[in-house]
Amino acid sequence: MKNITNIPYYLKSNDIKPSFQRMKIFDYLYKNKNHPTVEMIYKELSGIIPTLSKTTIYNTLKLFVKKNIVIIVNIEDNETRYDADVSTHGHFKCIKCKEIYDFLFDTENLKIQNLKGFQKDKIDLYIKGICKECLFSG
Amino acid sequence: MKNITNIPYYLKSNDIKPSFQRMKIFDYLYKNKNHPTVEMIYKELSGIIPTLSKTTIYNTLKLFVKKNIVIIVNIEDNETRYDADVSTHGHFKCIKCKEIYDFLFDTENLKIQNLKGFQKDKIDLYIKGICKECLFSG
DNA sequence: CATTTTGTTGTAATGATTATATTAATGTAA
DNA sequence: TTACATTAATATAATCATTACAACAAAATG
Ligand SMILES: [Mn+2]
Ligand SMILES: [Mn+2]
Ligand SMILES: [Zn+2]
Ligand SMILES: [Zn+2]
Repeated sequence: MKNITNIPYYLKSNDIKPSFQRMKIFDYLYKNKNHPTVEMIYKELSGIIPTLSKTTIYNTLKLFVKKNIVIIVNIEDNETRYDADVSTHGHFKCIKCKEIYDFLFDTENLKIQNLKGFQKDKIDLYIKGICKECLFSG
Repeated sequence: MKNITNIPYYLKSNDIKPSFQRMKIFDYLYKNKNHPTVEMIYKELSGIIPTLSKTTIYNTLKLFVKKNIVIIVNIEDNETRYDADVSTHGHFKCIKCKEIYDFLFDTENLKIQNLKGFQKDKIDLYIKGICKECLFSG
C-alpha cells in the first residue's frame, strides 16, 4: 500500500480538515493493519484521548470512506471493519485464529460471466478458511 | 442452480424437519431469487401465515445456513440477505436500482498471491457498479 | 396413554449505528 | 479586535437488527 509520511497533509490533500481526532484515528488505521472495528479503535484511542466519543469515530470513519481514503471490510456479517489500504486487494479470514490477512489477486484475468455491459466500480473478494499457522499448529 | 421439486424431501435429506413454517420460508427463498432480507420474507409470509414471528424466520435461516442449504449474501454492511442458491457464484449490486444480480466466475483460474498453504473453504465475490439497464436508461 | 423432545412464538435484552441537540473551535468580515 | 458564520466534537437519546429467554404447542417416543 501507499507510503504516507505526513498524515495532516494526506488528509488535506483529500479534502479533509486535519483535526486532532481525525489525525489520531487515521494514524491508528495506518499503523495497525489489523482491520479494526470501531470498538477496537475506541478501546485503544480513548486511553490517549479520554474525551473521545464513539460518535466521533463513526463520523470520522464515514467521512474517510466518503473521501475514499478508507474502505469497509465486510467479511463478517456481524462486524464492520475498516482499512486504510484502499488499493485493490482481497481479505482472508481464518476461522480458527480469527486473523484477517490481506492478499493480492489478478483482476485483469478474472473471468466473469453474465455481466456483459455492466459498469464495475468496486470489487470485493473475501475468502474464509484456515491459515497456514493454524493448519500446522492445530 | 439445483432444481428442487420436492421441498419437504429436500429439507429432510438435509437433516431438517420440514415444518410448515420452514417449508414456506424455503419455498419463498427458492421461488424468489431476489436475495431477500428477513424483513422482506416477513412482509410477504405474514400475509399467508398471520402468526409467523420474525424470531422464527431468524431461527429458520440460521438453521438453513448451518445445514448449508442457504448462504448469507453480505454485499451491503447494513443488511443481511439470504440465498437458496448455494452453488459458487458472485453477486453484483447496482447502486442505481439496488437490484442484486448473480454471476458466474472462474475459481480455477483465479490468481491469488500471498495465500500459499492456506486452506480456502469459502469464497465470496461482490461487485458494485451500475447495471446494463440503468446505464442505458439513465 | 404419559413423557420427552422439538418447534414456534412473544417479550425483553443487547449491541451497533444513527439522529439530534449542544458546545467548542475555527474562520472571516467589518 | 469584535461579531457572526461555519465546521467539528461531544453527549444523550433514539432506532433498528438480532439474540436470549421463557412459555406454549406440536410431535415423537415408548
Ligand atoms: Mn486490507
Ligand atoms: Mn445469488
Ligand atoms: Zn489462523
Ligand atoms: Zn440498475
